[in-house]
Amino acid sequence: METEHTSIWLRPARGARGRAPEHTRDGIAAVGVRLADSVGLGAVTMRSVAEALGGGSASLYRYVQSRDELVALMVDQVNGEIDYSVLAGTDWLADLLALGRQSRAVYLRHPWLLATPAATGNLGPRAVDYLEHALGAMQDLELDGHRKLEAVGVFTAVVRLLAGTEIEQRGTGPVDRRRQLAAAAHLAGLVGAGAHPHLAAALATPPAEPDADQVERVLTRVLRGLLGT
Amino acid sequence: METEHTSIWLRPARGARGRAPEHTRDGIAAVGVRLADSVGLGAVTMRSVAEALGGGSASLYRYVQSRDELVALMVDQVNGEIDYSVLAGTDWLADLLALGRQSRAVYLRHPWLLATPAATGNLGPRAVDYLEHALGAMQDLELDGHRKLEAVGVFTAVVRLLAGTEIEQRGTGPVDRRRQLAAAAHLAGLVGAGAHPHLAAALATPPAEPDADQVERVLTRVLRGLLGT
DNA sequence: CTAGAATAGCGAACACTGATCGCAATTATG
DNA sequence: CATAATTGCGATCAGTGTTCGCTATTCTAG
Repeated sequence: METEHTSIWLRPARGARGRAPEHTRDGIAAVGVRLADSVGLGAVTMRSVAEALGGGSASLYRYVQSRDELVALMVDQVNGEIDYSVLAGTDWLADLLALGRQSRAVYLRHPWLLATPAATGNLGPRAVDYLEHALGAMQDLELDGHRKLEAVGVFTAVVRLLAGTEIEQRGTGPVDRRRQLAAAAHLAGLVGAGAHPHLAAALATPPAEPDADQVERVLTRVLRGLLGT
Repeated sequence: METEHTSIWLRPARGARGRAPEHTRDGIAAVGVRLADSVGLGAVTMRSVAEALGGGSASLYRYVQSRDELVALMVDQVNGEIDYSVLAGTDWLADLLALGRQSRAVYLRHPWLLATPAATGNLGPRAVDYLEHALGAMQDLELDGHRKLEAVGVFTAVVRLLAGTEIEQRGTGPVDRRRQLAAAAHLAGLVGAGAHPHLAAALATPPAEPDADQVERVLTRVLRGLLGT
């Protein structure tokens, strides 16, 4: 009977005795990330990852209890791409915006992150680092701890949302174009039918190009409202 | 060669000639929703839904091109649970909060919504209705259309986030409890190690119970920041 | 140094999944 | 009525996550 470790972050990476493992968690995650970046998250199967590692698919289960855990490793890995040395520590808003800017870049580099469950609990070590630095940026604000945690949650949710719409519009593949045209046709039909006047009005003004500046603009307003001042 | 309808919302529900279909889209969606509510989204398979409808799984593909489309039908179906008659139309913030409150209720009734991709484009008719009413609530605000659309996006993202954390903490099953304990142990370990002082500080204050009031509080601040005043 | 125990790698298989094909039954249209 | 379009569906396919049992390796205890 084994001790059941629910989370991969609490389970030791390797056993104390016995043969040494041939791979590391980071190495496995890196392979998964590379695959997802190039062919999509759907192509990240136990077999494909194992083959890229030069082994059998059953061996992967020595490192990971399920495919979901593998994806969790991948998510935490890309969370490690953020550089905290750019944070000046003098202006909380500037630091949070710097974090948001980098976070957006991570999403654009790894669009499959959007297909990943936005977990708030059971964060990996690198996600915890991110949280720590986000809280650090707000250290001079006189707010309750849970209010700050709340703010970080909203912050990351907004970044995720904006990156998502940006990625949707940026898709240049034939499938993406088809989808965009279909959506446009759908909305045009609805607006033309006249049953949705407010939507028609909102769509009348040309939409702003989504970019890093939009992210900063929205984040600034949201954070000011949320944190006061 | 058929005309390829990318979106299910642009495809006619039934052909003009030939035998009449035995089911409706809404009926199929209802079966899926019932299944997902009781056994989870993972239990919504083509076979299980078809069996609940009293037919073969291949027949489902006469209504739906893929499982994802089936899920899209389900999502749009629960979007129909929102009652817009409660909107007074006199105070934009009050109306938006009323929408948020109902939206939260929908999430709590159908937790599997969180496992669903948060699509911004290609909305179903009921999602479009929601959007229309949200925009209607803001009709007296003098803002660009795309700014209002932006606000609705952030709005729904925040509701989704808060409902998600609420559902995570509310889970009472043995598996959920295990997960919660594991997460708590993980954080305790990190805090004890001393490498995350800001996180430790934030966790020192007891977290506020997530509920409908929290949603309104956060939404109010976010919307005030986003829409000005 | 040796015996035993714990661990890693993995071929083969299992249960299931989404999806397709071709045919028979049904129904509106010309 | 004949034709063409459409539906229902049994059978089947390729592919998935995961498990089992075995062998090979490597650390620890004596």
